Amino acid sequence: MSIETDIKQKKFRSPFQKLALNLVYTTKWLEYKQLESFKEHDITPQQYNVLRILRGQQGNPIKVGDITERMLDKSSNTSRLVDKLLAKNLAKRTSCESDRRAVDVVITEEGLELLKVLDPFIEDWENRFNIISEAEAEQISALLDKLRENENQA
Amino acid sequence: MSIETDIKQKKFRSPFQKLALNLVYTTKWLEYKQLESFKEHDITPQQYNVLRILRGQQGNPIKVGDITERMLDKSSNTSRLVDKLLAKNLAKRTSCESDRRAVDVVITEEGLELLKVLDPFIEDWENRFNIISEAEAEQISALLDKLRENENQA
DNA sequence: TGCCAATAGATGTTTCTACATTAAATGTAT
DNA sequence: ATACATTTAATGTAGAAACATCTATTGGCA
Repeated sequence: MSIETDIKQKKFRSPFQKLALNLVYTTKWLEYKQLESFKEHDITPQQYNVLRILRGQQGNPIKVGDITERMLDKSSNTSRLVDKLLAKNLAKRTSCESDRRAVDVVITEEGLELLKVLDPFIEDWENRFNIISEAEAEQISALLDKLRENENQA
Repeated sequence: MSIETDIKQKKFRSPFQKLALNLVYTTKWLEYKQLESFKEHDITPQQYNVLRILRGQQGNPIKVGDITERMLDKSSNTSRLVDKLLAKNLAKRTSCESDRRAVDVVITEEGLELLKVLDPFIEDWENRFNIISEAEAEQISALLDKLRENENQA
């Protein structure tokens, strides 16, 4: 359905306003859909994001601050997210020896297993995007990158 | 900056995964930027969304449920959002005579004035999107609409 | 009419977010 | 070496979101 129909707005100030609204609307839609898979496994999108970052480390520990840097939502309180993962035995936390302020985090075997269970659901959602071509997906990605470029403009 | 650099991930499973991550990341970025303008006027993005819907009514009352339908984030608790707007004297609420379960909401003069103050900030953000062409913006919008189409697919 | 399901919105509760503050460890300049 | 700013993470707190439940009203139908 077109964004016009979905939010029942016929006119937009410009194609840019329409795009801004469509970005927010489509992302909420995507997050809501993925949330359904996450809920079944008692995990939040943010916790999932952390788990994926931990897995990406391939066994190497990563500091809390470095996790934050890689997150999609950098305003998250990573410290508390890691707490939640610890409580569920999905991650381990050890204090870093070279810098005792820092904390090293690694994913547990149980965390890896949970990701294995979730992977097909997420991949399924991503694959539904193949209603557009790979080239189109790449093109949108490139344009989104461009949109964020002029962050510090006037 | 490219999404690869921003979230420090070099490889993606597919252009579709990259697009999904980029959508979430770019939308968070946009929301965060707009939040700065909202905060100064003691309003949340959701409250702003409601105010814009009310203004779009051009004086006609709208029911709480119909507001929800038009919102970008339909999982919001519109009842409480309207409470907040009432408390700030930005909206008025009267019970609907034809259906006493329903509630009619209209924007106040003060609400309209707040929107007038906020408009330039939001427009400024939308206009920064003109780093891409209008045609490109329309094209992305169309592709986003397409992505949401296969919602009920296998 | 009387009964029951459906609808509209309000409210309760738990969890999460945003933001500020705190505490400990480190780096740096004198 | 000491003092002070900086960094790193944890914690406190108010408010918001997510989700379920409740209340009032309406609609349908036996």
